[in-house]
Amino acid sequence: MKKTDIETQNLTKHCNEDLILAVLQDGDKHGYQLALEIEEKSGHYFRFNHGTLYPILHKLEKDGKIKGSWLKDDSKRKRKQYSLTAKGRKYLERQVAAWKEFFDRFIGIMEEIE
Amino acid sequence: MKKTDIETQNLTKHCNEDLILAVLQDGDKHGYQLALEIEEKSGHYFRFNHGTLYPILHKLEKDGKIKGSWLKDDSKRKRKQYSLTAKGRKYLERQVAAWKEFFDRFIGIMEEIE
DNA sequence: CGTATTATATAGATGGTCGATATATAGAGA
DNA sequence: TCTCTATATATCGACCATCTATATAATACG
Repeated sequence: MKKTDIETQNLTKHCNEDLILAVLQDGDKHGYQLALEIEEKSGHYFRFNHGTLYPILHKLEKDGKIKGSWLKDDSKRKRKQYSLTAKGRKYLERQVAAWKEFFDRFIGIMEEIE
Repeated sequence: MKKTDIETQNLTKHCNEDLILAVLQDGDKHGYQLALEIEEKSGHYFRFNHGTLYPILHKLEKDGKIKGSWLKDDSKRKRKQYSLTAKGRKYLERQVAAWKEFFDRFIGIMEEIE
């Protein structure tokens, strides 16, 4: 169970982290925007409450998977813009493969194929 | 996020519960056997430690999704055999569909399709 | 006869999520 | 102008699920 970053443990955590990284693929975004976009893109299926969102962002930044910088547009309200790092991008690639393997094995058992 | 029993929250919990229910589809089993079978069927991908396994079994029984009965074979050591109830079977069917929806939406965002 | 395996069970520690709360700015409407 | 809502970030305490460790006991094997 240590083959990938996805474990039967902490699925939710990895799911949340990976969704955030994925949405950062097509451009830098700030936290609030990330949450809205994930909700919209998934047809309101996935939803972040901000009590969960911000600690995850801080963790991802600490891990070096994203990089945040405060915007000082004067005109705008304070925002922290996040961008995917090279490390985060590579990690995300591996995760997509890992999630697919997870689901193949999971559905394999759920549907009694074999 | 309340549409199905699968939520972005508690994914692991649902995953664990559903794997157990799934393996009970093809016959009654006891706890220890269930864990071994899930591990084997998944090529050692999924693994239960018994500190997690037994509380889940008790919960599923309390929920009425499985039914346990102690075997008193005399010859055998004490075992609690579990069988899937009608309620559990219906629940499992719904969950397979729910997991597929979950994964479709999830991979949709992960791969930036749309 | 002792050790490993089978088998079930619980307790304490850990850690992640949820809901509530705090703070502050921008824009809409009265 | 004043208030309410939406935007935007952040933290804290309560809750709950999992993990590790521990307890118990019977059977199989050497």
